[in-house]
Amino acid sequence: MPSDAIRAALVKRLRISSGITDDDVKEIEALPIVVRQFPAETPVVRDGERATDCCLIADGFCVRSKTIASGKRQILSIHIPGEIPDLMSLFLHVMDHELSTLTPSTLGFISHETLQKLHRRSPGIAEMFWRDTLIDAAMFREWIVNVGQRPAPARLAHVMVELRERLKLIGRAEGNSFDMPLTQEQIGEALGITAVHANRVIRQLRQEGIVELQRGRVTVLDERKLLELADFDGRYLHQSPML
Amino acid sequence: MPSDAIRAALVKRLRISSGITDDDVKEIEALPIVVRQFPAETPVVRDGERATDCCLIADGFCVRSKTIASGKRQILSIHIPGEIPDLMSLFLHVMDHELSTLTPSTLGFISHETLQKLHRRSPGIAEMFWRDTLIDAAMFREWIVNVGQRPAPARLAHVMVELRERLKLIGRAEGNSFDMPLTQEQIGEALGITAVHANRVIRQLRQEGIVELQRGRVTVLDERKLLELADFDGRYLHQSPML
DNA sequence: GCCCGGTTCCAACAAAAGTTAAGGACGCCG
DNA sequence: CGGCGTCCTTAACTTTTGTTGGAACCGGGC
Repeated sequence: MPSDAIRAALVKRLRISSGITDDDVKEIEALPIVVRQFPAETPVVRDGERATDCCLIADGFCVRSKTIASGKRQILSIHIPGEIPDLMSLFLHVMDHELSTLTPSTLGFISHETLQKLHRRSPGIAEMFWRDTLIDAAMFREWIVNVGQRPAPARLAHVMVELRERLKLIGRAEGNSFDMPLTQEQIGEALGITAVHANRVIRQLRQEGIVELQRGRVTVLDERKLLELADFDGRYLHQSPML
Repeated sequence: MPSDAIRAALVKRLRISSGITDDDVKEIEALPIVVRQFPAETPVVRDGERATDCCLIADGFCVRSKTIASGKRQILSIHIPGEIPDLMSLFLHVMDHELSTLTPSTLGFISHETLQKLHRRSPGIAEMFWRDTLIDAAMFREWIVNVGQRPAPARLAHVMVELRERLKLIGRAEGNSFDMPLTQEQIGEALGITAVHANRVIRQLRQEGIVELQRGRVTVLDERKLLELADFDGRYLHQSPML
C-alpha cells in the first residue's frame, strides 16, 4: 500500500470526527510517512518504550493493552484502519501500555518532530488531533463502564456494537456481519473475564440466536436483541464535529 | 477563597506535570475565573449537557461517573484540588459523563472561549493542557486494568495508593493517613462491585492489618503489604514532564 | 495426506461476587 | 435530648465467574 492511500484514510477519518479545511488536507498530504508491514500478533510499541513516532493504521486490526504483575493482560481498545492509536505518545513520551497487531497490518509512521512542527504552524490541525485524543479518552471511559458494570454477555455485545459502528464509518461493515479478529482468549482479555467464560458467553449469545461468532467474524442474527443487550449509546464516540 | 488562590493551585499542578515558563504563569494569572461553591454530592456538569466552561477544583473532592440504563453507576475518576476534571469539554462539547462533588467544594470556571483564545496565543500552554488531558486518559487506562483484572481487594488498594500519591503532590497526604471521602456505596461504584462486597473487602484489609478506613479517612497500617497488594506502578501518572 | 499447535468447546468443581434482609452506629435536626 | 435517616455491618443464600482438565476441531507445514 502506497503512503498516499494511508494519508487518504487519515483524511477520511478526520473529516468524520472533526471539521477539516482544504488547507489542512494539503498539510496532511505533505506529511512524510514511513510505511512498514507487521505480521499478526506482533508488538508495535512496547510498554516502557520511548516513542519517537506516531503510528497510523493503514490496514489491519491492532489493540492496546496493559499487563499486570500477575501476568494478566487487559485489552484497552481495539483499533481499525484510519486511526492513530498512539497519538498520545506525542506528549507522553514513555509508553504506559503496549500497542500490538491482531492481524497482519500495514502501519504508517510520522515522527513526533514533524507533528510538533505541524501543530505550531497550524493550530487548527493541532486541535483536530487533540480532539482525536479526547475521543480516545471518551472510549476508555465507556470501556471502564463496560468492564465495571455490565454482566459479561452485555460486555461482549457492547464491544461488538461499538466495533461495528466504527467499521461502518470506514465502510467495512456491510450487511449483517463484520470482522472482529480476536481469539476467545483475547475477547476474555478485553472483557475482563477468562477465556473459558468468554466461551460460555459466546455460546450463550449463539444459543439465544443473537450473534454468531466464528473465525474472527461476527454475524448478527437478531439486531433488536443485540442492541437491547448491549445497552449501547454511541454519544461517547463523538462522531459529529459540531457536538 | 479568592480566585488568586485557585490560580496558584493550577500553576502548582502544571509546574509538576509539565514544564511551565514565567510567561505562561503570567498568562494564567490573567485568566478570568468565576468562583462558585458547591455542596457535597451535587452534580456540577451533567451527562448530555453542553459545557461552556471548564472547571478547576480549588478545594474539595469530585468524581466523574457514568450511569447505565439499568441504573448502575460507575465512577471513572476521583479528582482533587488543582485539577481540571472537564478540560475535555473544550473540544467534546456535549458531556458523555457526569461531574459531581463528593465533599463541599470550591470550583473556578474558565470559559471555553477564553481558553481557546489563550491556546491560539500561546501554543506552549495549549500543549501543557493537551498533555494534561492525555494524563487523564492514561489514568483511565489504569482504571480499566484495575476494574478488569485485579481481584477486589487489590482494586481497593490500588485506588488508595493512587489517590495518596496524587495527594502527596499537593501536600495533602502527610504521615500515614489521608482523605478518601467516599461512602462504601461509592467505593463499590469505583471498583465495579456492590456496596456489600465493598464492605467485605474493607473489613478484610482491616483484619489483615493493611489499612484502616473510617469516615472518609484512610490510615495505612502496613505500607509493605499495601504496596504489594496494590501492584502499583506510578509510571502512568506521568509526573515528570521530561518523560 | 498427516501431524502438530493453537483454538474452540465443554463439564465438574471451587471461589468470588451479588442479593436480600436486618440490626446497629452515628450525626443532624427539631 | 430524642427521633430519623444515612451509612456501616453482618449473615445466609444465590448467581456468576474462575479453575482445572480434557476432547474435538481446524489450518498450515512437511
